[in-house]
Amino acid sequence: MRNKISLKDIAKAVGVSTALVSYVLNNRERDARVSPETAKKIREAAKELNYQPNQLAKSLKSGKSLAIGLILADISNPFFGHLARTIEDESKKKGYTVIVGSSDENYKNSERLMNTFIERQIDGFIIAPAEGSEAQLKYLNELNIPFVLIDRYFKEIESSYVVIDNFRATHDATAKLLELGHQNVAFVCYNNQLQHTIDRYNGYSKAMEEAGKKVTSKLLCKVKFNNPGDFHLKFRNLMTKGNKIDAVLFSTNTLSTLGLKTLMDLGIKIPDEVAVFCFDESESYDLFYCPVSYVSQPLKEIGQRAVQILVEMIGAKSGFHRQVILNSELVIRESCEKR
Amino acid sequence: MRNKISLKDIAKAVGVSTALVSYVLNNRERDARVSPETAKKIREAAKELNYQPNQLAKSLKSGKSLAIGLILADISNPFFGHLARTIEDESKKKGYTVIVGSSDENYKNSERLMNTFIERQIDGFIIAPAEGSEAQLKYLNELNIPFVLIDRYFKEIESSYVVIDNFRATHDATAKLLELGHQNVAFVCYNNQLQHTIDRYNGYSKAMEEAGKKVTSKLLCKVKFNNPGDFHLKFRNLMTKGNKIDAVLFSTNTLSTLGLKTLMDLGIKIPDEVAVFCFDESESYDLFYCPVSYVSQPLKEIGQRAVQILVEMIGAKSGFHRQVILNSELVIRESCEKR
DNA sequence: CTATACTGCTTAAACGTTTAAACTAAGTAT
DNA sequence: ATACTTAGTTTAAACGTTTAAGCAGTATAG
Repeated sequence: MRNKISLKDIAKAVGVSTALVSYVLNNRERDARVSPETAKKIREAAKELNYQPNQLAKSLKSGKSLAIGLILADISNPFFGHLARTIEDESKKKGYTVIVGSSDENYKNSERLMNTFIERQIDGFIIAPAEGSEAQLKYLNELNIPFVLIDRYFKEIESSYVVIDNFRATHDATAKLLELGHQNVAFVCYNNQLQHTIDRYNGYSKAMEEAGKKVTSKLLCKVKFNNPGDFHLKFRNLMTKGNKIDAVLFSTNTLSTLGLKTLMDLGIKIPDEVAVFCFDESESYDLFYCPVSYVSQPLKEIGQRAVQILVEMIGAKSGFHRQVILNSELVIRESCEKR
Repeated sequence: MRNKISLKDIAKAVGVSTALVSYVLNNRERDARVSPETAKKIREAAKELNYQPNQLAKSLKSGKSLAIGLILADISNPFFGHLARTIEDESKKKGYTVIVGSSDENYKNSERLMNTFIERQIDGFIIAPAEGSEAQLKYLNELNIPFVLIDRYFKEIESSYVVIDNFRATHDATAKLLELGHQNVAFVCYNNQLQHTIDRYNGYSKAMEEAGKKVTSKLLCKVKFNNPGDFHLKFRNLMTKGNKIDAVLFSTNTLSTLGLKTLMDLGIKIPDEVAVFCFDESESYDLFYCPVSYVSQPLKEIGQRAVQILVEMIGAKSGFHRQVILNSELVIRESCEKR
């Protein structure tokens, strides 16, 4: 059986009240005018007995848990893994512990996670929301639980968020492909209604328009989420049905990896037969035969800003929201060259 | 400000004591012989007020937090990301919440994490331990805090663990390479003292011995952890100094990816010039020009078994340990062919 | 030598739960 | 009429903390 040592045990060992022990171990001995000898004895006993404070009891008393709930869309996706790490690092600096959960892009899961975390009295959330989470977020707002969205946000939900300028990201990537002389630039995205999906599509579409190009269905590939079968079917169709596509822009990291793999399987040479622009960095690209161009998100900054904002919100008397839109960067390499 | 509803608020609203509310909301109304009407009123008020129980207070009372601390060696490594996901899933089934932390292969970090988690009264740990964590694990044993090691274990520490048969994994992979006719099979590993590193080396070495081959320094590449510079230096040396190496076995997933990339950069053709056997599955392999052979670990089973054992240990009156050694599988593809 | 201040400590209530025990009012058995 | 049972509820203590308030005893000031 676990041998939990409480203030009471120390108090008994030293022969004082628990109050004194508490003051000393919180370094508030001056407030309580504890004599140096007593303080010393208390500290020694605490060390001797391997005392570890019960954070639960502290939180219960203070109403603050010093914990942040992080709800990722998918913990097994390295994009979110890296994000989680920056968030943990920054939280640690601010004295917060992070409790991580993964919704696996399912809003039911995320609802369950939220409730679990609320029951555990987390002080606030950082959330990469799944599609359909709007109601839950409104609920958080009703309960006045501070949260910061990352990677994705909802136009109709009042909230803090830290995202990149998705419109600009795909706009610039598309413009780059066009500038390099590619004629038929295709766009591959998910067919969901998440704002970042829409923004990314709009960026592509605007850049095409600016270049005087029409976006036809022959250039678009909208695939179902979490459904490689659907992807393969539609993307193969796109690439093999004589659409004369000479460049492809993938709008997420999962689509990028799937796409590169399919192109390789189809024996389509990059960049000789088709140019490719990907979204997000990935270690996988290192093993691809051709150096891959991609939109690079400032992961570290996203994590840091999200934590900073959340901590501010937690500390604030009255509610406020802060929206941060960061810039991404185009990493241009061989895969988008015109041959 | 957050508007937390407690049993007291419900009690006041309905006009009963908190005790009744507690009984009803825990579905123990029969024990307390609560009248159906009162029960109904209480439930309605609870719903009305958006009551969410305070798990902290419950835990304080019960001494059980129903939380598991998961300490990963590196959360941004997809291998651990996938493992985390299976552990979360299985824990959820058992009614436990998982608190994740990443030690980043640094035992100082893992010590800090452990203390944070202990303070939060987690009921037990699942740990992929960093090198040098022995003292901490002994400490956990002293405190009688149950824990299960995964992926790695220490011979000199009494503990539960779930690992694969690392000796057999590299032994069989090496034997396969030799069986295919490769003559000079090189082995790439980290130069740490973790048991799985040693086991994997021994497996390789034994298979070589069985084939009547000597393991010379010309076949070995032991590199520093978290140090790509050291890797590149030593691995390039190995491959380019006329050592006649015709097959390489990488002993971890990070080494595998680094290795494939380096071979590609060096323009060494796989499998024509050198055969390759990797460790662990990786999405990166999908983008490699040649289908990669690898040792496949049963991630899902590792996670499930670890949780099952931990939950048993938590529930047990007296301490016990359970060791599980699972088998891995060889996935044989083109990269290890003899040309 | 009385009032006041300081030193070093203890007391007790509170945070949100749980739960054994006690209590009241009514019903039933003898 | 008395004792016992049962139903429906409350009381109060406890979990491990924090912290305002209180209480001796000694020291200092006027």
